[in-house]
Amino acid sequence: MYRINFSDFFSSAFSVDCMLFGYSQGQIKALLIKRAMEPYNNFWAIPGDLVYPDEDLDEAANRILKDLTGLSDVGLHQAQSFGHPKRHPQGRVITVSYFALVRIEDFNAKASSWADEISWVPIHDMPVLAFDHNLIMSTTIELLKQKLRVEPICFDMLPDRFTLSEFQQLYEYAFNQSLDKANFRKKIKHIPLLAHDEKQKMVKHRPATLFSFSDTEYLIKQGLKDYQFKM
Amino acid sequence: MYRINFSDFFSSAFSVDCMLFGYSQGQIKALLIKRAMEPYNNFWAIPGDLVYPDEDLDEAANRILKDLTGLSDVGLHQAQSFGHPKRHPQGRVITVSYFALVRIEDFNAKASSWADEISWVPIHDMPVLAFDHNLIMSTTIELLKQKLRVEPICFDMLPDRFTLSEFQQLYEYAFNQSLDKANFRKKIKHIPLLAHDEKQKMVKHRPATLFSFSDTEYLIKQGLKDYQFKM
DNA sequence: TTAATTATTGTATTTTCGACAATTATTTAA
DNA sequence: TTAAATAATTGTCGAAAATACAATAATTAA
Repeated sequence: MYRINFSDFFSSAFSVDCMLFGYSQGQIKALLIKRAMEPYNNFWAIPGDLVYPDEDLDEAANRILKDLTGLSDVGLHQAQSFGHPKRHPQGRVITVSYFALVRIEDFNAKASSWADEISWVPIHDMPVLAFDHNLIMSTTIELLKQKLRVEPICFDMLPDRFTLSEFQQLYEYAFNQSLDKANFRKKIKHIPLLAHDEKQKMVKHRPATLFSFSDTEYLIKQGLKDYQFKM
Repeated sequence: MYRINFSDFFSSAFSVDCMLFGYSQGQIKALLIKRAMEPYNNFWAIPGDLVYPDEDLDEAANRILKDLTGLSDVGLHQAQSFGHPKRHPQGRVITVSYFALVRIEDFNAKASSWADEISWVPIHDMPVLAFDHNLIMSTTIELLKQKLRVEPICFDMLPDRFTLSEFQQLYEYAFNQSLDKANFRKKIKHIPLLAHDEKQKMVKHRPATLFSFSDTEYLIKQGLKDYQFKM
């Protein structure tokens, strides 16, 4: 066991990578930025930044999210940390990955100071990314899928009002398997959804009823002994 | 948005906290060490150490585990990272928590260089701990419980050969609810357990059959479309 | 008016869950 | 030797959930 000076330890940096996931056109997509500087110039990457010396991790993640999208008060989920000594060419940087779920239609992400270009990429069609971002991405996607099974977070990606088919297709895409319509509807009976009078429009077939997720009713259910969201 | 020098970021340290969980006398317990130095002298704490400059996070966690217990090749699970700027009195230290499951009877943890004293403490009876370790502990216990529901990791805590009642009691303790014996046995029918001819000994009642978990059969099942361990 | 398309509901069978009862194997005390 | 105590193990039955598949309803487009 070797001895090093205590102060030698204080020579690393932390970053936060902040993945955004959304749902459009039947696909779950992640927001990527195209890097406009070395290293990995022109590679697609996960948005992220170094953590300021007096900032908590969650705070940093929120700041990045705000800069990137203008959004605040979005539920952030911490995923995992990655610390391979060589993962960043410019020094020891450990990164903590977070993800948040957003409605893609609801805002215009600004490339701004971040990058030339941004893009929503289907999670099942990831290109080669900068740094170790493919590892971070795939690990985080797995975690997202786990959470989709036990927490009602999919509603953060769906429009405020959605049809049951949209809801179903989100799960079909996430888990890459088709589901029986009738059985899906039975399975979700326990989820507190509000049916609206308003119907789907502009479709060339029977219009579907629009639903929203009821946070308040969900909170009540959660209080009940052994209620557990399950998909 | 303020500007700071790039090199100013490289002034933090990171540590790994490595929780050990085990099962004995019907309780899930965590290994704690009693600190023998300031800060928090004489407080109970989670074993942990700073990560060396050229070490990966998992490597550091394994090193700590090895130093502490002599064990290697133990499955380590990364839990969460904690980074409040003031969480460590001596500087900015971000910590990544890991946990591993062990058979308490199988080894003698050595206090050694670490601390005067170590102790296995039931997870439902945590004392006040050093630093923000109560937060880390409770967060990690929640994660452990989540994993107990969807991965067959409990067998890393149980003896190599165990009775179905021991198995059941582990879950009863973890989730703090009693379960019906007959129904528990139906629920676990899908788990690949091997029954041994050997029976429980030294008990003053009908001796129970001893079982072990079959890793190989489990791996095969995992390959099958939509098999999912579920408790 | 009809075809096309998707939404929505229904039915019947099988599987699992939950509460509880019955039977079995072993030790200890009488 | 036998009965009591104790926990292991198995069985039953109705309720609830999952699965496969069929039938009906509401729109638009031709």
